[in-house]
Amino acid sequence: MTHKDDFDLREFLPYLLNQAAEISSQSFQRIYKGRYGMLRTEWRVLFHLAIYERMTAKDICEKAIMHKTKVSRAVQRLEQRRYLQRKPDEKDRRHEWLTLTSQGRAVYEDLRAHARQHDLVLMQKLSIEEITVLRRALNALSQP
Amino acid sequence: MTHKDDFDLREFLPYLLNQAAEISSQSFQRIYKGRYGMLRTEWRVLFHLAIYERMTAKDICEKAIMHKTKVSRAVQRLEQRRYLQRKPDEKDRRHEWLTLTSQGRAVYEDLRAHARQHDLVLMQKLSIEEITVLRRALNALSQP
DNA sequence: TGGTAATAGTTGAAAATGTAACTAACAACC
DNA sequence: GGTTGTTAGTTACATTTTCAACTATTACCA
Repeated sequence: MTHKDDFDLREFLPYLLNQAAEISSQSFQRIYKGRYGMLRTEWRVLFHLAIYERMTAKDICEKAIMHKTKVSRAVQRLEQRRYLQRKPDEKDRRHEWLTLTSQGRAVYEDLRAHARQHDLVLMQKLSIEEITVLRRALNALSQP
Repeated sequence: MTHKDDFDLREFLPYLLNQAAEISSQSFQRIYKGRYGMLRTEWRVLFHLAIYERMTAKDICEKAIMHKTKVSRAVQRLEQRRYLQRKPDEKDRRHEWLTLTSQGRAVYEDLRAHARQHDLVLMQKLSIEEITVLRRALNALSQP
């Protein structure tokens, strides 16, 4: 098993990004999964609702760049656990406004604390300059 | 839908990384999926075998940080398409040595060209300095 | 030597995801 | 006003992934 090819996977951005994403998500995953049995799609929806207060599923699709079926199913499960409420729009009954319940907000606040902690640990692997540049670069790459 | 919380998802590294990874993988995915009907697990295994010439499934698990069942199934499919060959180790018959066939190598070379091209496009979103720092940071974050 | 533990890899069932088709509500246009 | 087109969101089905249990082989050690 010796490296023979001149192509280096460790320089191929999609590969590197995936690797870094997966590894740096793992310990946070253990938290939301372990404490609340949640999936990645679910904490994402939960966080969006906590941050933006009131959104439709469509809004979440756009902000989080998630497919509508993923959002639909995450919303269903969050509703079952009483983490969020749906309220149909009066004027256009195709829209449903989603808001967190106080229980959902409590879960968010707990997870947010862990997220911050987790982020600090990750950042210890990097210098201040690297963190700044990394965030800028990731944001640039996230524009489709 | 106004931003109320002081926690910014756009600074949370696992979130940012996932977003960037997903978006920057999409157009490469269209290529390996469209041209060869391959999955993400499969191009990863193919690339590892092309680069390292000769590996066991275990080696791939470690290098690519993939679960053994994922590797096992990817290998099965690549074998069905005659992209790789298995050869049991003489001394320890638990091990199987995997190598690409010439057909598999041809597919790799095609995909490698597209990967390089794709990487160039991605890098156009970034400055030279950003690219260097980004790679360094991603490698650091990829250490478990 | 024999018995237990460890390792490489596979398989089956359950869970999650992706894709496309669907429903319900509204818009637009003649 | 009725037909056609759009939009928000759900559902059904196929594909993937995950998790745990499994087989086969080798290692360890009394």
